[in-house]
Amino acid sequence: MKLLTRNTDYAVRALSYIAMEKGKTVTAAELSEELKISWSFLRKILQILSREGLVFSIKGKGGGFKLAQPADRIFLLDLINIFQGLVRLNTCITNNKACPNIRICILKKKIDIIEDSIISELHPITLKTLLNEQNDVIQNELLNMQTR
Amino acid sequence: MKLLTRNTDYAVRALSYIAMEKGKTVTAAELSEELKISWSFLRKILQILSREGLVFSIKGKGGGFKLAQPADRIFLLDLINIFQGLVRLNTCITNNKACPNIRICILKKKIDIIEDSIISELHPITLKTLLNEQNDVIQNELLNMQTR
DNA sequence: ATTAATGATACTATAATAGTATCATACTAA
DNA sequence: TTAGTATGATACTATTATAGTATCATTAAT
Ligand code: FES
Ligand code: FES
Repeated sequence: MKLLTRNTDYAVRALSYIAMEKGKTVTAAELSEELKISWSFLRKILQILSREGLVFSIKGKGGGFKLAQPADRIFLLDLINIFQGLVRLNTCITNNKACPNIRICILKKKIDIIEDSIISELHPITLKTLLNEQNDVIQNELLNMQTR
Repeated sequence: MKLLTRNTDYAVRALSYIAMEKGKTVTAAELSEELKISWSFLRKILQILSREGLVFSIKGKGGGFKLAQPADRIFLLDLINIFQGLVRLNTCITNNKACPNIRICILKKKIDIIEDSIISELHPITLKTLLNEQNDVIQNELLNMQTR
């Protein structure tokens, strides 16, 4: 049971990298090189991100990818939805039609609660969140070195 | 992304049924019949439950299964662990060795928090919980009918 | 002995994830 | 206008996880 599959994970890495390049276009080759991710696989991911409107793509020489939206509008949940579908923990087998066991339904209700809590924890996470917290970590590192 | 796979789900159903029969042995055939679950598949599940010490099995004519532990000692989390492995949302790709992207690690920390919250929500759920809440639901139904 | 039950184990099927390859298209620059 | 470099669309393959089946051995009751 994974929360993120590999393509979502790679998408986050790629988008983070692109975001760092503030407007400069980044090619799939560069990303693949820097992030050590298979070029073909990454290309597929980027094509999806482009189709879904998260990045803007430029073809041909000098082309590549840019963020199509500001980092605080790129939500982790959107990436999850794109690459993994909706967060639905509860695959009801009988779809409420003649559930053979009311106890199971009670359990499913509990699972729905868990699902809601996952979603509300994921909801506020954007690309910007991740980039900012990184800066915080680095700031702290520097501070520690100074006071030592 | 499912929280419970089919075998865990079936295990819950089977254990619930067995629990209702207060000490009487229940055969795989009866369970399969009543719960509308494939006999072969259910048998495999029961064999695992038996091997793991959750049910006590009696071979031969008149045999079958009984709970090997009181219902309040059969934890949903144990079933999940048995049939699906540990609840680990966070499959780190590089295992903290030269993580190529500190932002990802920040994300992973958030995922760990989510994982903890799932576990703490699952932790108190036992077979007894499910059986009791079922009774509560039925009690309420009866009450509603009376006051109507 | 026969029948009815589970134990152990190996096998098959399906679906989800992960990854690769190919050709078409667009843009740039010489 | 052509060579080179980039993405777009799409189809294909590989691997893993889940789901499900089948077979034979063993045990117990009658
Ligand atoms: S209706 Fe789906 S489990 Fe009860
Ligand atoms: S160490 Fe695993 S993602 Fe950073």
